[in-house]
Amino acid sequence: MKRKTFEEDACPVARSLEAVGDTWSVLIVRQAFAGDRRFGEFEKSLGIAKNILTDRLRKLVALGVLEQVPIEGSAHHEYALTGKGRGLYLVLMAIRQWGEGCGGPADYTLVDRRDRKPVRPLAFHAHDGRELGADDMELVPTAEVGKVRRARSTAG
Amino acid sequence: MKRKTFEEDACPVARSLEAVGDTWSVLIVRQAFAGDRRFGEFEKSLGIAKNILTDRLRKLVALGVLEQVPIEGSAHHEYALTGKGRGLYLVLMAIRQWGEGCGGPADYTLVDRRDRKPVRPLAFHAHDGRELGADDMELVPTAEVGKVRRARSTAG
DNA sequence: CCGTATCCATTCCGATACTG
DNA sequence: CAGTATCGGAATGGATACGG
Repeated sequence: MKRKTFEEDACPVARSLEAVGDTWSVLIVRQAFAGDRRFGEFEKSLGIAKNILTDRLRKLVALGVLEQVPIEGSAHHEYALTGKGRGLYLVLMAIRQWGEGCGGPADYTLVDRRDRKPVRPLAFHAHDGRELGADDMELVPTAEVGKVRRARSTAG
Repeated sequence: MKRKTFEEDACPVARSLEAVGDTWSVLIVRQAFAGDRRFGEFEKSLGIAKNILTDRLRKLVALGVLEQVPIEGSAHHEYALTGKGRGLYLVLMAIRQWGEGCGGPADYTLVDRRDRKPVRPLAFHAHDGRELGADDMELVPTAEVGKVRRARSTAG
């Protein structure tokens, strides 16, 4: 009756979800991108209970998504995104784009640091450089990469 | 004491999470991309309990991520990704990439339908075409797009 | 200000039994 | 095969009181 875990799952999607597939964790990371660094900042901007925030911050630090950096002249520290954590911007942006496409205005926009203007939307490219749309792709087991798709038995 | 909801949140990330930010939902979508269509296929490939699967399928259909398509000569139907559902491949791919980058081999690879070869990784581009890395971007409120970043008071 | 510890309601999840 | 109904245990989330 115990809840299933995906930590050992072969699929990286499942493992990632186990790690950061929690709503609060994602929102904490979002706020980290938006500039939050202090415990109180996260607490205030998210309206999250302290114990939950503590728990999630701990997990995110343990995962290497956030790191604690000491504050000069203070006993406390800030939470900063690590490289691994910044890697999550792709995930956030994908989620954001999807959420925008499905109604509702955007509250956050990804901008180019240089000129502060929005970046072009996410784009996929084929290995030869062609740009790919949703219908040009499909998810297959790695073992079958390059192979012609076998017929799927439709259990008749 | 009721659990917080983000359905009405201004941020599309929060709203999206409320919709599909659940581990099972995401994995169901993953399986849909991988070819699962029948109730029993999802049940078997995910090892999910029937009642939960029922619940999630229902939600995903209500959300417009999946749709029920009748099967000829059967009282049953299949669950197929809608356009909105296929839009989630960006999210899945971003999660997958992140998960891969953080150890563990990939079990799924995104391939080009034409030649069955892997697609190039996700890439961001500036509006003028330059390719952007993680450190070239940052997430800001839409209202501040184009504006110079104001100093953040560090509450000292 | 930054947590920790505790309490309690709600929700979730898995197993099982049952239906058409 | 594709669900529905129900149940108990577990995990979660929120409030609050407390400590450094």
